[in-house]
Amino acid sequence: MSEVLPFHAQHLKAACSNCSVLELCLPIGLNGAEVERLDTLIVQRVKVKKGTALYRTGDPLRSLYAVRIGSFKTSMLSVDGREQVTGFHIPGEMLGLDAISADEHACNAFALEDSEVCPIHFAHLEKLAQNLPSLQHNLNRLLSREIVRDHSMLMLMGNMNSDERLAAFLLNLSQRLSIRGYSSKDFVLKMRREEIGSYLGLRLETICRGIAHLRDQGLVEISGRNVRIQNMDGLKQLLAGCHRSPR
Amino acid sequence: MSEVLPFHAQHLKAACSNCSVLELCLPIGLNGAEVERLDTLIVQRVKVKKGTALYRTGDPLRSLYAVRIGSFKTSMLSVDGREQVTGFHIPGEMLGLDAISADEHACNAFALEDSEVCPIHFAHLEKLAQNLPSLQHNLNRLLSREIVRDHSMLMLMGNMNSDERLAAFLLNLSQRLSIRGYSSKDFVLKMRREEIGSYLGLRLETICRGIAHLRDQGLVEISGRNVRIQNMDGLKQLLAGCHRSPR
DNA sequence: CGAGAAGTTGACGGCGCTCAATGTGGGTGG
DNA sequence: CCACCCACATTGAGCGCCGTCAACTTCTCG
Repeated sequence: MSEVLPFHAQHLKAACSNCSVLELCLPIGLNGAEVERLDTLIVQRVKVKKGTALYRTGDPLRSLYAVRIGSFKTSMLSVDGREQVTGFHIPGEMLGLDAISADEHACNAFALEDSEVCPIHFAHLEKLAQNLPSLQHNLNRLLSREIVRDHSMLMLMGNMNSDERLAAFLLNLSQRLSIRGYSSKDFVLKMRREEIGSYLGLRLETICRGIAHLRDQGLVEISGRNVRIQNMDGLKQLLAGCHRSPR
Repeated sequence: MSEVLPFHAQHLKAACSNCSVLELCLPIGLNGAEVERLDTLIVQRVKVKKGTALYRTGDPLRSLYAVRIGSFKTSMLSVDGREQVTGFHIPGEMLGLDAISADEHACNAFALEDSEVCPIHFAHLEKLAQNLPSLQHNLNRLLSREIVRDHSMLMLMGNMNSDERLAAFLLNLSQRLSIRGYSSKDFVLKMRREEIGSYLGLRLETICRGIAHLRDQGLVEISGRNVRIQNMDGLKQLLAGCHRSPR
């Protein structure tokens, strides 16, 4: 197909305007002219190889990063070196929001596969946002949405048992993939069991057992990292009454 | 002492300029002229009686609220009506940040005692922030700080046992009170055991037992809601190696 | 002063953690 | 291309922390 495009299309500067996750990312709701001004901030996209860090705790905040291709985990290290995964991030999602607080990154970001991000120089972003109210509003909303997401995680950690947490995790991932045009029923987990466990406040063995339970109920089929959701409604019902004791 | 003030001081319009938590709140780092412009947003302070809601889940976002006097809990309700406390808020802290995401409040805010807040009309705030870069930056930082705080809570929920969580809770509260000029060693809990438990992902009985454990170790003395920290360093050491298994 | 709410403590059981053995798949080098 | 290797995943056995239930005490407030 590429031959129908003018050759120089291959050399177009990295830009939001021609990005596949335009409508999910920072530019949400911006008009054409506004997106073009945002484009001036994206100097060049950056590739991140599987397993390598995009940034680490303590690194000074230079840019926020929009995931373009691939996926990331963000994690904090406890005093004794234990890892706590704080999030998984797929295309169209923003990395580094927690760094604004103290001008340095408060977590690590690792690529779960070969990936690509759009660095957005934060000082420039703030400056541009002064003149683009809708961009500023988007940034506020992005930050607020992360807070809402974290509160849901707290509720998950505080109120759900292991099977419910796993079901919630799978449904959430399914939905986010679906929005991006991927199948909501068939997808591949890019992270290890241990990382899922850390994210959900469980041990990796408990994740394995949870997978077995969901399989035994005919809700999902998971072999290795391949997921097939067989009974979406059943999974959702598992969460409908997420509680420890009936009544 | 009030007689040395001109009488009309009692009638001063509600304003950040003369607020006791000025340097902890939204105006951090703003200069005099900037604070005066921020003042124009605070139409009038609002009193909230103990046990009543400042806002509830689903209420449209009109204002953010800065706590001026007293304290609040924020909480979400799960599908089956179980409460998850997402935070406790004392003077100088902001309420309602999670509402920016969807223009409606994502949690409930209840006063834990007779309290007073400064409503900050959000649309006006965004408008003013366009012209006051440092105000905008403060808002960004406030939002980001909340994200960092939530991530610490996730780490607490994922990696700490019950006694460690309780110690972390007490130390955190102690530190925040200390910054506001209160004693870091003697203070009063404004919330019930059940609310502490919900916040920490534990049952109220477990909180009671945790209190007994800390008491038996001579770290704190808690009778009813009165807390006296007897060994601050000991408490901190309890957290220094926050883990499930030694090694 | 009385009644209801909040807090404390004990007994007991279950969920999820720990430890350990085994299975499996992807990547590398001969 | 295959064999090997190592990281990752799975499953079982046993146990400990914390949840549940219950009885009782203390506090709060009208």
